[in-house]
Amino acid sequence: MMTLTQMRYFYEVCQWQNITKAAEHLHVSQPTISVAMQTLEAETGLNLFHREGRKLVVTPEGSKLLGKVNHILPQMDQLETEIQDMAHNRNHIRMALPLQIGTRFLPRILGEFRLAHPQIKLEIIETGGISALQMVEDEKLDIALTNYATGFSQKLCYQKLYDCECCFVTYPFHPLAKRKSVSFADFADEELVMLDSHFFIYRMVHDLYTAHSCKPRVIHFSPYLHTIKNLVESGICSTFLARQAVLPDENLVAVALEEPFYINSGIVTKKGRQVYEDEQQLIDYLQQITKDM
Amino acid sequence: MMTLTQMRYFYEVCQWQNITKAAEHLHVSQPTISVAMQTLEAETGLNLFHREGRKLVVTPEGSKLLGKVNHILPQMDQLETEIQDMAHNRNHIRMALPLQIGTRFLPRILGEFRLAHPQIKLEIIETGGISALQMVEDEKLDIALTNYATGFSQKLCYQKLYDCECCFVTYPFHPLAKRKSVSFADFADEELVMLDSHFFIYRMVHDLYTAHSCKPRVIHFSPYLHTIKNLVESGICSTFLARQAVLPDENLVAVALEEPFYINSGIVTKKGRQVYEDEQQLIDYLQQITKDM
DNA sequence: GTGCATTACGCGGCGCGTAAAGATC
DNA sequence: GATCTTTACGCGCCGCGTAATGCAC
Repeated sequence: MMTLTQMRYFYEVCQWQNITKAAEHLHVSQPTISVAMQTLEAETGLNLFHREGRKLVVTPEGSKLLGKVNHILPQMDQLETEIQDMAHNRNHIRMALPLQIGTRFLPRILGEFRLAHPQIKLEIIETGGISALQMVEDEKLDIALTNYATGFSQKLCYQKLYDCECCFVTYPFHPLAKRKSVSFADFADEELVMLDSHFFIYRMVHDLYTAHSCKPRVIHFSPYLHTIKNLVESGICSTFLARQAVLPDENLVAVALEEPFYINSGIVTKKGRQVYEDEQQLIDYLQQITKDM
Repeated sequence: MMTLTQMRYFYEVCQWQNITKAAEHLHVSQPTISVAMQTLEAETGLNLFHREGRKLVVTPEGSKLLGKVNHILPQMDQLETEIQDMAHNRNHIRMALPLQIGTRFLPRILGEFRLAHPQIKLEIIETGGISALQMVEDEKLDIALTNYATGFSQKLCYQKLYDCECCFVTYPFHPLAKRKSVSFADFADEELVMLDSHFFIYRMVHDLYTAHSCKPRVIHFSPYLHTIKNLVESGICSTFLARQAVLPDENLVAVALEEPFYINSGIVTKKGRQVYEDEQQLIDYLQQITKDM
């Protein structure tokens, strides 16, 4: 079987009618070409060259072969560049954004980043962390910027961006609203509305209560952050959220926990998958803007 | 650089959407394909496959690449077969025939052999052994069927066919014509006409006389066998020729030498050159017909 | 458990470079 | 002797197979 290397070598030797020149041009040693051409002749069973003194002349059948090679090599080169292009310009990225702090990222990503990289088509899915991870694993998504528990799946790659402090969030006239911080005993019996089990925050809260051998009094689960906030603002109950999820202009109070807990937030990709250049740019951007947070 | 093997593997895997099947079809082990595809993905920087459970699905960019591969692979296959054809059907053979016994071979080659292999175009050059060898070395000829001295050139391949007995050849009414054999003393002083120094016979005769510390009395050198025979038939002088060179219907007498010497006759090709199938057929034919001689 | 894919590991071959020899002008 | 090619030889890498492990149904 004639290899591509043989073809390239053969091509150059034919061009120069000189092995030394060909070797220099190919950045390999002269004997390499010499033996390669001998091997090629042996393998094809053709007399490709005619040695006259120390001059190499291509035989008729040599140039016939050269013709074919001249046809195939450019196609191979084109293939290479097309592969490069495909790998470098995969300008459609499907990304999950965390519901809680998505509101902070979303304007910057859709504004600043999109302006800087107009060729990149961003498809953003807002969903709970658990399902986001599942979608990345199923390759329904390219990237998830989300909360995660390390080791959720062996098939994922976790790249931490920041820690999310989890707070007790309530309405301004709640007894605990004025407190600087609250202990577990303070809020243990509070009625709660919680993001449902597709979200990491519920897992953490659940685990926290379990550690204290009791259960949270959740009166409602919702997959909608807006619903959660609405219920809390209405003074019906409280909740737990990441500090960043509570915006300044909202009628909510985020109170620190005396035993604080954190959710890892970061970029999750599927292990083994190629990270395309455009994806990498997005990741770099996210890393940069989270530095300031 | 994407190799041809990678392309073939990739193609098969895409066809079957299954590594095991592809491996069987390619007659390699399963892990071979598995790692090859991983390497391919890493090298191209593309996600070619999407693993769903134990099923392999080609991604959109995978099938894009497959498209290119589907275009190149058939060309490569065609190239291979064309190389095969070129090597097997090089139906133009340039061959030198020995002047002295060419007359015996020529009718059979141009008759019998040409009939049996009508596709082979034979170009036959009649010339002296020395120049024939030189022409083979210079690749002006493909084959020389000729007399030779082994080791004439390092660049030639010698394949012995038979020995040529050299005889003292004279006219019927010459004093030595009736002898069964002649010694060196018998013919040492004879006047001779000789094939010139392009022919091996002269070399041998020259060496014979030198061994006896004398010189042959050559009154004329000629490159034409016809001239030699003509002069001898005219009763002007004698010569030395291979026994086969003297035909029965000629008015010549070939007398054996008491100290006989022989010239190797055989097939000479250039070392390192490919021997094409058609050439091999001719060689086989020559070997066969010389067995009977 | 069965079928498929992946990982681990050792072997062999091949392409390469260096160095030396050979050939041609 | 200068230039170019070929031969000799040793090394490192890569593709391969076997065997073991991992996963999914």
